[in-house]
Amino acid sequence: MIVDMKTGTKDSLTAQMGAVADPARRRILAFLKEKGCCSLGRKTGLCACDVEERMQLSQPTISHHMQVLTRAGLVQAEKHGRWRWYRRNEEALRRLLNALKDSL
Amino acid sequence: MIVDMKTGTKDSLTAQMGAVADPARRRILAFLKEKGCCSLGRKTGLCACDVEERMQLSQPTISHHMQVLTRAGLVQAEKHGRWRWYRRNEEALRRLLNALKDSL
DNA sequence: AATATATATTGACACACATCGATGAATGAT
DNA sequence: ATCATTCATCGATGTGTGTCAATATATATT
Repeated sequence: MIVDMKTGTKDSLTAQMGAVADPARRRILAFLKEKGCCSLGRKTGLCACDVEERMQLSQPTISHHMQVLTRAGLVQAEKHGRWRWYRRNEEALRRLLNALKDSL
Repeated sequence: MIVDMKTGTKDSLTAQMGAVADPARRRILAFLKEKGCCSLGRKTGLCACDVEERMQLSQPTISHHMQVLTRAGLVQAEKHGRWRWYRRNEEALRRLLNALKDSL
């Protein structure tokens, strides 16, 4: 739900909670833990096509989920050629857990 | 999102995350931490009217939020006369944090 | 230049959800 | 019995969201 009436944005905790509340996005975060599976040869992280391969969801849906996770700051994205390399933002995930520990 | 196609229910982690993702319900959980504020004289917890007094939301909306929190198992409810006494389920909240620590 | 690949964007749709006013149900007080 | 209070339920409404097909964009390959 919208918190800041001026900008129409949610506070960051709500955005992150909303991102993580979706089971598809939790699965994506779990896939991003795997090592050595990235099409780009990176040790960590995945490309969108790697994620799509693991989820039975269409490419636009994956793109949407990655955008939600990225905007929430829970994953970081880097463009490399035609691929986009996504990796977990471990510190943001830690901070989210701590914020939740305080907030709950 | 619906996980069990047969029953149309969410898994419990998703239900609890969804419950907690809403800022109004996080505020309610915070109010339930206060001590000695219950109209029933209980040391802990609040009645629905106590919650309504603290939130600028209509009574039906409060009732709805309490139902979501109760169904998710994060708060427990007891009927006493015409009041309903709500209190935090601390163990469920702890378990949620642990589940999240594992899942994220 | 033409083609193939990876991803984003757009438009649409169904559905979930937060919210409210009105009403009902249960209980206590007069 | 009547009335007031506490809460739930119903119906409606607007808004958000997950999903997809179609299309666009960017980049690499030939």
